[in-house]
Amino acid sequence: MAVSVRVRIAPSPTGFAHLGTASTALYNVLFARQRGGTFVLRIDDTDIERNRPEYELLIYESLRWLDLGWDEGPDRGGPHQPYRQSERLDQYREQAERLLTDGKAYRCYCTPEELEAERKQAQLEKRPYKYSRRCLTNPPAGRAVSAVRFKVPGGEVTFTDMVRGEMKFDADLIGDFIIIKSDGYPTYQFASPVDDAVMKITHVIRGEEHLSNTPYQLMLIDALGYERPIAYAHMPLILAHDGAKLSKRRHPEANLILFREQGYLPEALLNYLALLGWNPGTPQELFTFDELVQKFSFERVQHAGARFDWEKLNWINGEYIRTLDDSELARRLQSFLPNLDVATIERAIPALKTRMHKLAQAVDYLDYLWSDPTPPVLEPDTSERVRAAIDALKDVSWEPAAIEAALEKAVQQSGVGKGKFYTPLRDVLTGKKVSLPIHYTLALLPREIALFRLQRATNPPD
RNA sequence: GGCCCCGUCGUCUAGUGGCCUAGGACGCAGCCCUCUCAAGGCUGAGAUCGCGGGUUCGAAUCCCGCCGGGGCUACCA
Repeated sequence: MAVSVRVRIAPSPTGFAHLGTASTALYNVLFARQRGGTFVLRIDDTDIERNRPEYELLIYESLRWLDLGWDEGPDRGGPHQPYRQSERLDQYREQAERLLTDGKAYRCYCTPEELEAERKQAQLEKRPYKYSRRCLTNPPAGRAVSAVRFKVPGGEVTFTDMVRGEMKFDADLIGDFIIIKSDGYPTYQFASPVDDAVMKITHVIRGEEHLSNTPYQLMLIDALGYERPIAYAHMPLILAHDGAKLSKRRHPEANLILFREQGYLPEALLNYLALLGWNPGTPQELFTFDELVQKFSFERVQHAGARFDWEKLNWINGEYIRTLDDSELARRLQSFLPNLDVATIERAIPALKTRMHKLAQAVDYLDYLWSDPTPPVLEPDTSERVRAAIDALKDVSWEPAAIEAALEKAVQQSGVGKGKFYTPLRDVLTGKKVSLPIHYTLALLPREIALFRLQRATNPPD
C-alpha cells in the first residue's frame, strides 16, 4: 500500500513574508495535490531575537492570498500539534536528553569567544574547521551555561533528491554542531528534522540552500531512531535581477505583500513562480492551477537558480487580467479605486482591460474622475475646436458609442485630423498625454463635469 | 579555505551524441491597426551553448582541467 504523502513548509516569522516562501509553498502544494497528500504549515520560530507575532500573521495572510491553503497548521491544529516550534520546546529537550544519555550528544561549555578563536586558528593554519571536541574530552570545570552538541558519527550520508538524484556527503568533514542553544531553544538544524520525523513528513521539499544541511539532519534522524523521509527535493533559488540572492533589504520583489499591493493577481504570480525553475517541456506558458497540479514533476525542475524578472511577470499578469471576465475584474479593482463606485469601474473596464499589466495602473487611467486637473492654456484655434466638441456633445446620449459618433462628425467638420482634435480634449479632461480612448474618457465622467472642464478651458479666468 | 550545487540569446528556458545553419517565451526593433497609450497581427535583431583540452566519423549533449556564480560550513533559519 502506498503511504500517504505528507509535505510541509516551515517558514520563520523573522520579517515580511518572502517570495521564496511562496515558491516553496507552491511546489509543496502541487506535489501534495498530485498525490492526494497533506500539506502542513509549521512555524519555525526558534530565533527568539528576531521572531515577531505580526510576521507570523503576514505569512498566513500572504499564503491565503495566494490560495495556498494548508491542511494542518498553528491556526487550525491537526494530529501533530502544536505547529509552532516555540510551543514544542519540551519535545526537543526530551529528544536532546535522549541523545545525551545515549552518549550521542554532549554538553558544550565553550564561550562564543573561545569558539571564534578556534575557528580563527584553523583558518590561520589553513585547515578546514571542525569543532575541537574539547567539551567531549576535556570539559572546562565550574561553568554553568551550556549548549548541547551533537556528536557527529561521521561516515557517508546518502539520500535521494527528487530533482538531483542520489546525493552523497562525507560526514567526516562535518564537525559536532549545536542542537540546543544555551538559551534552551533548539537550533533549526535540530528542531526541523525532529518535527519532520514526528509529524511524519514523507517528502521534504525546500529551497536549495538546505541541500548541504540535509546530511546534518539525516544523522540526527538516524541517531534518534526515527524513520527518514522518503525523499527530499531541493528547489532552485530565486535570484534577484542582478544575480545575487534575493535579499529582503535590497530587493523589493522579495516581499510577497508587495505583489498584492501592486495588483498582481495571485494566480498569475503562482503561474510565474511555477515557470521560474520548472517547465513542462512544451511551449505552454500559461496554466490554470489544476493544469499545474497535473503537469508538474520534479524531473523537470531546473538545477540552477533563476533570476526574477518583472517583465515576464508583467506579461503573465496582463494575460490573466485580460482573461478575467469584466465583473470579476471590477470586483478585484475595487480596493485599488476606493473613490469610484462599482458601476463606474465596470463601465471603464472594456477600455481599461488591455491597458494594465497590474491592477494598480487603473489609478493612472482613472484618477481624473475624482481629481480635477489644472486647466491648460489653449491656442485660439485649439479653443475653437474644443468649442466645437462642446456643441457636438451637448445633446448626445452619454455613452461611448454615441459620443464617438458625435465626435467623429465634429472632426470631419473641423477639417483637422483626429489627433489634432482629440489631443487638446484629452489634455483638458485629464491633464495627461495618455488616457483611455477619448470617448471613454468622456463617457466615464458625468456629462456636466465633462462639459464644465471643456467650457472652462475655452474661457480662461485671467 | 573545505564540502556541495550550478553555468544555452539581456531574462526564463527547449535540448540527454547526428533531426541544431541551436527552438520557444518575455523584453527589444520595424511594419500594420490606430485619437494617445495599450491590446492584437506580421517581420526582424539577438546565444560560435563559460573557457581550454580530450573521447568520437560526429559534442550544447560524454570525460578531465580551469574559470565564474550560488549555497552550506553559526548557540540564523
